[in-house]
Amino acid sequence: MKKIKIKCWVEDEGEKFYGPGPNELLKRIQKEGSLSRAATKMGMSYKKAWELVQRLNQHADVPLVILKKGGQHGGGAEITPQGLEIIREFESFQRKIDQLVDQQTDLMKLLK
Amino acid sequence: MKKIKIKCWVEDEGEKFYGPGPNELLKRIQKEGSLSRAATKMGMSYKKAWELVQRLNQHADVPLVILKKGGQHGGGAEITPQGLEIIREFESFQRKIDQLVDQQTDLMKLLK
DNA sequence: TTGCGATATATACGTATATACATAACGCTT
DNA sequence: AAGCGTTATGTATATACGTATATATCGCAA
Repeated sequence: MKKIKIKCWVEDEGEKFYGPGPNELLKRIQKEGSLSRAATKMGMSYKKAWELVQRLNQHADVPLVILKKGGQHGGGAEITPQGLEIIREFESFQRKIDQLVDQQTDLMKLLK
Repeated sequence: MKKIKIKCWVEDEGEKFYGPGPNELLKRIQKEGSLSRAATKMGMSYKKAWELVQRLNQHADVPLVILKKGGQHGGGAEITPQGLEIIREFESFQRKIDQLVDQQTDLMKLLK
C-alpha cells in the first residue's frame, strides 16, 4: 500500500542531532536506566548510541542525559527533566505532522 | 544556526518513488526537454535519473514523463499534464509543512 | 547509409557509513 | 585488593550506495 511518509529532525550546520532515532533512544534510556541496554533493545550499537548522547548534550543548554560510570551497579544513565520535555515537544510536533499528512488526499489520488 | 528540517516522500511497500529529488528532476526535465541534461544540471547521474523516471511512471496510472529516443534531436523527455499536477500538489504540501515548522518555537527553545 | 544526439543497460570501482570487536577506565561492594 | 557491570574509545571489517565508464540502441536528416 502506498503512503506518504515524513521525517523531521533538528540540525545545526548540517549536523543532525535530534530526530526519531535519538527520540526513541531517550525514551528507552528512561525505561532501562542504562545506555547499553537501551541501545541493544532498539538494535543500535552502543557506540552509536553514546555518540548520539554526546551530540544531544552538546546542543542543549542543560544536559538531556546524564551518564554515570562505576559504582554499585557499574554505572547507568538517566534522563533529565529537560530531556523529558524535549521528548514531549518532539512527539507533539510529530502528531501535528501526521494530521497534516492525513489531509493530503489530492496528492495520493494521482498515484497508485 | 540550528533549524528544524523536514522531508516528505511517497513510498509503496518501503520503496520510495516520490520526494524532493524526483520533484526537482521533473521540473528540470520540463525546462530542459532532456533527461540527460536535467540530470547533469542537478548533479545526478543519468542512470539514477533514468531509474527514478521508471519508478515514477510505474506508480502512476498515466505516465508522468515520456522518454523518446532517436529522431531529429536524438530523442528527448517531456512531462505530461499529470506530471505537472504532481509537482503542483507536492509543492503545495511542502509549503503547508514549512508553515507548521515555523510554528514550532517551543521545541527550538529547548535547544541551542 | 552514415552521422548525430539522446535514451537504455551492465559492470566495475570508490567512498562513506555502520557495525563488530577489543580494550581501557571507573567506582562501589565485599 | 579483587570483582562486577557499566561507560568510554580506538581500530578493523563489511556492506550498501552512488558514480564512473563503457557499450548498445534508436530514428531522423543529410
